[in-house]
Amino acid sequence: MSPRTPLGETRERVYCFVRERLEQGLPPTVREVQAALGFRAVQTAREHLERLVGEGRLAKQSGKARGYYLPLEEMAGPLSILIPVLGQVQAGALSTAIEHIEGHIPMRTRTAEGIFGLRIRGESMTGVGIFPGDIAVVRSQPSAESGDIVVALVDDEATIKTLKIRQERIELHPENPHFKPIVPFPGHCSIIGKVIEVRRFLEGGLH
Amino acid sequence: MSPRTPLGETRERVYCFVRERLEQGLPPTVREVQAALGFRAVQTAREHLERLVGEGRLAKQSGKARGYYLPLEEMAGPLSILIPVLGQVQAGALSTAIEHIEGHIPMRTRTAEGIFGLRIRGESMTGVGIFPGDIAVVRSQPSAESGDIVVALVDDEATIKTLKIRQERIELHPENPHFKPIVPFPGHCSIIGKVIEVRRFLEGGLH
DNA sequence: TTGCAATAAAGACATTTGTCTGGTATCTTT
DNA sequence: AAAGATACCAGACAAATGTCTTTATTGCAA
Repeated sequence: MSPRTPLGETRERVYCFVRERLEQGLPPTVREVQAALGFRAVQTAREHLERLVGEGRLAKQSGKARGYYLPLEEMAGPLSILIPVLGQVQAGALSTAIEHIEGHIPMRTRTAEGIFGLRIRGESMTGVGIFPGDIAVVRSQPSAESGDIVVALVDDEATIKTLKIRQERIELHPENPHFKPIVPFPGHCSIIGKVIEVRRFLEGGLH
Repeated sequence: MSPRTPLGETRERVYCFVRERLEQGLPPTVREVQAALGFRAVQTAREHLERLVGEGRLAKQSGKARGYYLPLEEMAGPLSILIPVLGQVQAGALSTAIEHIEGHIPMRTRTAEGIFGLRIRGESMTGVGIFPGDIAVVRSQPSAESGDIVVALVDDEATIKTLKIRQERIELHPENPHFKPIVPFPGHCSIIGKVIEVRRFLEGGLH
């Protein structure tokens, strides 16, 4: 048997090792702790880990693989998640556009359900500060209010315009005097969603 | 048997789920993917994961529990973290402005070191699509190149302008014909940082 | 001394989890 | 129609991993 190390010195090393691994993204297994600290028994590593849990310095998900984590970070929870950014969107429903994912951007939301990014093409909305290359963050919804900036599918082509609801029809207004409003026939236009945010990357790309 | 989902739609959801879990620090097990996506067979989840590995979108540590991770150098650490958004910034260094944090927004970066958001006031940059209420994402740096959009401190007042470097002096140009360029005396102006991204929330606030 | 707590070890067991084999249904291609 | 590809399911096996039991050594305190 190895001589006992005085104080909580070994436990401190165990704690530091777990912390490092957690910061790297992959929590260690008990046996990885054992190997890293040079124990000849799994149980030795386990005892240190359990004691750290008892002291409140670590937390654990009992029984699960790699179940040790930092208790403080639990409070944070899922703060933001990645939503996909679609590039080319045209011809057909959006469901087919999922193949053309450019990348992902983080959003401050609990669920990515129905939220996606859309790369802007064309200059029809420069009047409200939406430029080519910008990314519009869109929440899927089948209708919107007059004045909302929406993504609409007109004759199998996705476009971003300001929605105006008149009697008996809707209009899609560009925000650029060089472009003309679109007055689609009923049935030839469907609202995909509403633009809730615009992002512009002045340096680098999505990442 | 459940009806088959067309296209790579399901696989895309698998990918997003794994990414989310990786950001939270604990990679999912195959069975957790199965449960999250609602598969009735483990193998279904596994096939999607293995295909994502084959496509190079994921990587794996074969045989190990929770062995899926993101390829490239992205794998280590969180993918996006929250950066503070400062509201009123004037009179004095930015270090004192930390007390006026409006909120936090997620950024696709490894370290929040020196990155912060700044609420835009005034219309001096509307020409390049930066409007009042927008949030400029700023990376702190003491200098910048001509043409960069920078945050500068002129006479104890923070302002966002386009930087022009002439011989022997610098100029801060607004992007709005109604405003005049600022030609500060040397020493009365310091570059705080560079604007690397602009965000506009069309609905709700920061959250 | 005796007793007790802490550290460590060895082996075994139980659960979790990755992996495999085979099968069904739908769609596309030949 | 036949063949292939894709998506999915069912069940089982094996490796990885968490957990338990028992034992040994050392230091400290009553």
